[in-house]
Amino acid sequence: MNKAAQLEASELLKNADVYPSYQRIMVLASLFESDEHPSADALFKQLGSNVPTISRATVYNTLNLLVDKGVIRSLHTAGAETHFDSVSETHGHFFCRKCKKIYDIPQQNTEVKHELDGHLVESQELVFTGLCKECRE
Amino acid sequence: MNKAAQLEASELLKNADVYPSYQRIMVLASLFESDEHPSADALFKQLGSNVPTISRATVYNTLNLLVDKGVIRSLHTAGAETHFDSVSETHGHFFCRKCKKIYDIPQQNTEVKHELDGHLVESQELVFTGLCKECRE
DNA sequence: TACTCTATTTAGATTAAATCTAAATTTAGA
DNA sequence: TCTAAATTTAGATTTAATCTAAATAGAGTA
Repeated sequence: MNKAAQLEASELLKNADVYPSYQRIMVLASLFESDEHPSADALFKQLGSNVPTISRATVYNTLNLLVDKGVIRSLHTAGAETHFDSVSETHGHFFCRKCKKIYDIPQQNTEVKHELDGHLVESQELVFTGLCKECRE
Repeated sequence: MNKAAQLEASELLKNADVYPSYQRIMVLASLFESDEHPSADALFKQLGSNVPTISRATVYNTLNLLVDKGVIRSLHTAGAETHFDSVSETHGHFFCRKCKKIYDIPQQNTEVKHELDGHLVESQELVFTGLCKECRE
């Protein structure tokens, strides 16, 4: 429903050379609006009310495409699902093994590498795992 | 078959307060012997010839137990499977999105954090993704 | 040794995240 | 409008990982 998020999504899609279909706009805008780090399935369910006919495959396809294009980031933790992050500034994440929540962690000395031992680096992920503030008690 | 690896595995299990059953010793020794970063299923298949009756569940249970105990590390990449690493020194990994191989990356300024924004940090993972040396060409 | 309780392992069924497939729909260009 | 390419859809399929219930192995006691 957030028009601003949809406009921003549309712009980002165009800039990434991805046709801004209604479904893609809604997937990306929906990711913007959730300040958590939703999984593909969580997004699919969240989208259900706004885009009743959207299919799971479209959500997965769109998210994977946008990761490839560098528009969003994928997050791989000890949890079963892949999560997605719309924020492009480099930062780390903390994964709570108990409540499964993911927290943003400001990343120090963020020297982004483009090559490493001869390998071409396209992205990097720093993930901490443990017990979050809430679950420690 | 490697007796030395089995002895080392047995010692590590005892130190971690885990009963060193034949199967657990073989799983850990098998992980030592593979210089790659095998998935649970790859280990299961590799073990097949030495421990014909070992079950998938035992391999998964053992690996998960050892991750919990801090004896080994789990690796979460853009690939579907979880991989495992027997090396305990902190280091990063590079995941090739084409050939799916995982390379060790020496990790600079390895200041291991134990707390972060109030969260209790138990482990950390640094994973780079891209095209490896071989696949770039 | 015999008995009991607990820990571990096993084979196969089950779950669930993610992908695949083939048909339907939408879009862009002639 | 017509055609070809791109996108979406619903549901089937795949597969990594977990779960279940029974079998086996180990430890402690008499």
